[in-house]
Amino acid sequence: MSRVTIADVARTAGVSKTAVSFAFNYPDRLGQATRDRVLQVAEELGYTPHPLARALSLRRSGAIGLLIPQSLSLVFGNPFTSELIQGLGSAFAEHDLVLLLVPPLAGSLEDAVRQASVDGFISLGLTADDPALEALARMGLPTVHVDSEPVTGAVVNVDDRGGAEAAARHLVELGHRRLALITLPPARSRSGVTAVATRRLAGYHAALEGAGLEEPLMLSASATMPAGAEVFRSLYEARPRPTGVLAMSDMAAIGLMSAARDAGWQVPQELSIVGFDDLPMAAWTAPGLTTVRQPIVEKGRLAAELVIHLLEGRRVVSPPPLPTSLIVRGSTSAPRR
Amino acid sequence: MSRVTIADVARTAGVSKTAVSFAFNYPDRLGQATRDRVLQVAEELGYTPHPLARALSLRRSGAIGLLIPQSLSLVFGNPFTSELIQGLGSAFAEHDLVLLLVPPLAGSLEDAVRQASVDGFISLGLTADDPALEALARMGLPTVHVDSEPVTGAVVNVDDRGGAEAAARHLVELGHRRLALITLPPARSRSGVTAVATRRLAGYHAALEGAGLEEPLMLSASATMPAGAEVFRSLYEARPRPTGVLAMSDMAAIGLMSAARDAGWQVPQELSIVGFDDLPMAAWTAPGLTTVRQPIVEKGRLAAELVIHLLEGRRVVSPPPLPTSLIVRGSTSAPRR
DNA sequence: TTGTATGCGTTATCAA
DNA sequence: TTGATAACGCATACAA
Repeated sequence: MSRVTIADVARTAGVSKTAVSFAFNYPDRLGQATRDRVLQVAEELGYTPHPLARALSLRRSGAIGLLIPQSLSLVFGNPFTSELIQGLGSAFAEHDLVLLLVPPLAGSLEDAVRQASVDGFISLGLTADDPALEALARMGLPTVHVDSEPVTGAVVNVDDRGGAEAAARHLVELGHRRLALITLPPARSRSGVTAVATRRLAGYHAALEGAGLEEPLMLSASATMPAGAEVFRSLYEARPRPTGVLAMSDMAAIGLMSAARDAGWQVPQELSIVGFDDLPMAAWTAPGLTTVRQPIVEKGRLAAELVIHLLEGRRVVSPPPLPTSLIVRGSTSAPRR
Repeated sequence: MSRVTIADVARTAGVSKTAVSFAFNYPDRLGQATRDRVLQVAEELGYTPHPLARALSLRRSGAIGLLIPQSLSLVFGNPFTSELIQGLGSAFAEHDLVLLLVPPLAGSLEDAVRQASVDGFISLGLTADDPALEALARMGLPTVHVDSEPVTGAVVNVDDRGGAEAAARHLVELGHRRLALITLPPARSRSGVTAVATRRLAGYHAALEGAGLEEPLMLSASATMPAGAEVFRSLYEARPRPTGVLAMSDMAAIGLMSAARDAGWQVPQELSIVGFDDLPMAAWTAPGLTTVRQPIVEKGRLAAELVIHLLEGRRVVSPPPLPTSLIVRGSTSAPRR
């Protein structure tokens, strides 16, 4: 155990606790002799300042909490999360900050928020009515919301609507008339549909209505390959069969593509598929996945920079949505007639 | 700010701090009336117990540190990390534990260890001479080492050697005579070659020597696709050209495969490639990647369970290495003659 | 059932 | 240059 405390060192070295503290934090403010003696004793006793006590006294822990709406198992099944963390990490590293992953505690994200010893929070995909927001406000800590609605405070988003619209227009222009949409399910049971899903849906619909298409088949799948594969069944049974699918995540799109090919369907000839995210692996599937690129790493980096600004006491305004763009690969083509 | 403290609530409610504390932590030990009043006042004032102060007093923070040998940007570029976290997360969720990602602070993992307010550590890929081990020992916290050498304490490993040997034997049996090995570079600058790399190398060599093959071409690449692609150049210039490659990571293998195909090489006809890990995406490349499967999620889960056991004061012995197995896919075949 | 007093291990203010 | 001592905010023996 970390039993040896600053008092032990002070007593053994025959100095006050202040002197020991200075020896570690302000070496210059101590005489050469006493400093050396203190450090010597500390070394011998194997003393290490207690991080928690230090944090309480300094009123900062050096950690930022990443609020994760679901279980780690689920969320880290989507490479999106890794990409985001890469962005966060690049900014945090420059400020000696460390990242605390905070998933719901026994199903409650509010409880998790209250437990977390951090200097600030970055939330992910919260809706405006999420009870975690109330808990966050109570904590009174700098907070940045990613993929959320314009709640009070700093929000970082991408142009979900524009990206979705471009994706839908792409299929329309290829000649597809009967489409299916794979939406994202609500991330947290109590809350309704995600802000991100709402915006993308609006984008899809704008393009479809503009082209006078019939109502698309509405499906739902979380951002995992199994969920995407699962959706294939509904697609298989649908009459008339959609010739194109717009998915709100690359993972679901890839899972679906896999299931379709396993069932003997030709992609894209019999089924065109468009994803969302442009994860690195989207370029690696066979065929490559046509998808909407969003700058995930940049989004993470931006969110991290904002929370750091807040930490430094600066005022922060929510930046405009980051741009999205359609990346056309092999998974889309004109429908076979 | 979280300005309102337990004392404020106590004063406003006209009770002692103890009563307030009880109202939150031991509601039963308080009279109905006072409890309600305290909670009422707490609500009105927007009181939330300070997690840090609480942790200091309870002597536990509810967080476990994951010691990451390199930057988050680098480590999360490898899906291996996501898989591991999925395993850790499934165990931690059951114990209301939260995960702190601890990369080196200004290049020093030791400093990062000293700063981390956690109840225990899980380390990743540390060598026996890593200075972080000393810092860890000083902290006196429960610690489990993953992918390490049998240092003192609990260690979780997989059968690296057996897996590597199976991979090499596979190529030998296909008729390859001239091979290249892509090893993992040392994760931390000061330390030598990783324990994992050493064990896998031993496995490769055992199979090659058993077959009387000449010395393989030795290359090195971190577990990223760009690093793997980079390695292709050396391969391209080598004379005689290797017909098969054994990589210590799927990511490097896939990066290499990509570069080779971009250069017009046929995989596997002109170059057979074997990876290591069996990441989900290994099944998604074209052709599929032959690789050594290791149970990453289980490894994470096991490490988490061990550190939880230590936390609970139980004695723990290092489990035997988890099994590995060769998964043959399309990226290997007999060499073209 | 409720309150007093002390401990948790630091840092920091203010004197000396 | 060094040392008492008071925060930091909460939990908890022990007492009432």
